[in-house]
Amino acid sequence: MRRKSVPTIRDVAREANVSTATVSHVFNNTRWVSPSTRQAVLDAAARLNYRPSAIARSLTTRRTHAIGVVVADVLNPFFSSIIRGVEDGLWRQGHSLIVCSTDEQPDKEAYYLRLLLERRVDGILIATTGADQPIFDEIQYHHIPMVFIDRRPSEPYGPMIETDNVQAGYLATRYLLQLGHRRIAILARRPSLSTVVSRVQGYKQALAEFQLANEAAMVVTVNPRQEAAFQATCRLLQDDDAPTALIATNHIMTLGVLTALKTAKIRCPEDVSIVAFDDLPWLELLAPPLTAIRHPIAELCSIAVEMLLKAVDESSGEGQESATAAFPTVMLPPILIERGSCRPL
Amino acid sequence: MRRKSVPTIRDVAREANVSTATVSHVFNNTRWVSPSTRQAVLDAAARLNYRPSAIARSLTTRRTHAIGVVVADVLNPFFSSIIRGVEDGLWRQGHSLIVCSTDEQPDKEAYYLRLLLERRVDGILIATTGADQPIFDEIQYHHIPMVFIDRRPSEPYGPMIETDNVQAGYLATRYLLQLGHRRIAILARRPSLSTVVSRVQGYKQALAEFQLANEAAMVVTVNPRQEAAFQATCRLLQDDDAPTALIATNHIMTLGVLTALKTAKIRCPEDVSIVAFDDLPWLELLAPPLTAIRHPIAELCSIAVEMLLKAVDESSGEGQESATAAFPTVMLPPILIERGSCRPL
DNA sequence: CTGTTAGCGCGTTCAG
DNA sequence: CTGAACGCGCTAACAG
Repeated sequence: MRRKSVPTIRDVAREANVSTATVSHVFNNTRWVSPSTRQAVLDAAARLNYRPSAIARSLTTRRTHAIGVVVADVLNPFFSSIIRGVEDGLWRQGHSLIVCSTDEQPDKEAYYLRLLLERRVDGILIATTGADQPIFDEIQYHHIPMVFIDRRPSEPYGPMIETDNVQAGYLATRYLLQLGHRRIAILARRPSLSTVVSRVQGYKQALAEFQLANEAAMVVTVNPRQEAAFQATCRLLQDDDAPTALIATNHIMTLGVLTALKTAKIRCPEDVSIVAFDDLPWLELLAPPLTAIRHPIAELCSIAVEMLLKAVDESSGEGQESATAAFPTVMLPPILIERGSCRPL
Repeated sequence: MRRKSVPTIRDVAREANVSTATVSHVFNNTRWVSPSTRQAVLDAAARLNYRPSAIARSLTTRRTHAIGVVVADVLNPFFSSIIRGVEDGLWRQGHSLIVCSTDEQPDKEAYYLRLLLERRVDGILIATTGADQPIFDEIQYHHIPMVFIDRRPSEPYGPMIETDNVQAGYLATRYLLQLGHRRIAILARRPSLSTVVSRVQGYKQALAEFQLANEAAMVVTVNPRQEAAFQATCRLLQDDDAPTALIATNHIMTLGVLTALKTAKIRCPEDVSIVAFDDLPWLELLAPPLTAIRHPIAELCSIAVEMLLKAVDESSGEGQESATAAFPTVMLPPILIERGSCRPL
């Protein structure tokens, strides 16, 4: 039984009475072809419903025009934004995005990376879990450039684009301190994430600046699920010396915190002040509107795309190995959006 | 200048003193290989950092294990959810997702579809703009199965999985009617979208059931941007005979409506009742919590994935053409989540 | 149990 | 300006 088949460049060449090379050239505009033969080729192609195969092309060009984008969860608005930003920067160039949600699991991350490697994507953009990944070495060996966004890898395997998270933690905390708060809790995820470490560092830095001993720090580590943040908040706020202000270090935490307030009928900002991380349109619609730290996502993306494309270009250039100068790190300042969820004490 | 190169199956074969076929077979577990040679192959591969090339493999197997997912906007939570749902249904099988945001533009949709066709994806899952797309014919000609989700194409080119939108419109409207509302406006996008047509149809159906003449219908057509919804709402509510209830037919509309209420200091539900489409976690956190129509997204996705995989399987089977029995349409019921944004009149 | 060989569909020389 | 021929990395079919 014959397999279904699809018209190839050879079919078109035969149909148009030219060579396959000619067909290739008219489709790629890679050299002059007389108008008449060009037309003949196009006609033949149209008649046969011919479409060049990117697969076959990739095999010889060693370029797939595919970019792997690895994030924790496509559904998290922060990462959706990144994906969208990256897509906007790439689609005009004919690049496709292969998206992967790791769910913060190093194993899943490794699995996806292996897949991307075997697919021979032109480049990888990743918000890594931060775990040691032997596969990073392989990817490097295969000359597939990686660009890291938002979260740092354990070792430098490529340029890094991130929000200045120390500054972000500092900004949020200082803001609350200036309002007179002294018992400020910060809800954070596992400290193996570079973002968490930095934000907590900024938090402590602000505390220190206000002469608050390290013991004053209330760093609450919770699992990255809304339920966990919910529980933690409840526990925290019914404590005797409950904090007067809360910093939720990401979208999921914020959701958990707000749910807890609502459930326990704790008023904001009367009973507790809140600073959220990850600004979203609906924060504005809450009562009170939520003060938040905004990442400069658009800028992060455009820089990341730029660096990735540059790296992709170069990776096809050098004969042997590039100087592999130390990879650059770009840090963009976060923005504190003041709204109504914090009150002076 | 020699191009950078990467170990191939031949290198491994040479290194292990076996044939390429054997290497292939140990990597694919496609026939028995003696433990000793298998080990030799694996060792050689490890030594060389060998990774099979999915490109080369695809060329001969005519399978890419890639699925194109085409939606209006990856950033819209409704579509993010779909992407996530589809990813969950596919990643274990080694399939990759290529995501595409059309921004509701038929041209961009066509562009992406051409790209996916040339990439020879195994299948396409699409929430189409609904425009006539000649490329659909080509895709069909190339035996790439398509599955439509959420929105109908102009002609049937594949199975269709959707929320019962007539029911959705009906449900929302009847709910408000039962509360005593008689002046109910519905904010909808361009009526070329199948979802919009159906929802409005359900809306009118409910109206009719309550003996309301067709003139009582207040269908407000707005561009699918928050700003447009905002403007429309403002205009609508400062009218003399303003509606007492509003139905926002998607996430963007909801954002616009809520912003308008906030800006104009119109209270909900005292001054106006609201039913939103697309349920999201934060709706619960608003004051008042928003009553909403929820799509059964997880179910939509799992059915869509199932149908797609079946179609992909079959597309490699038949010799010539399948009976192409009429494509099935699956309609899942929407759910009305009652919260506090509607009040009896 | 393993090896040989012929494509897969295209880009790219390099003669004509 | 055109076309023949080779190679890309791998799998499938057949031999042994």
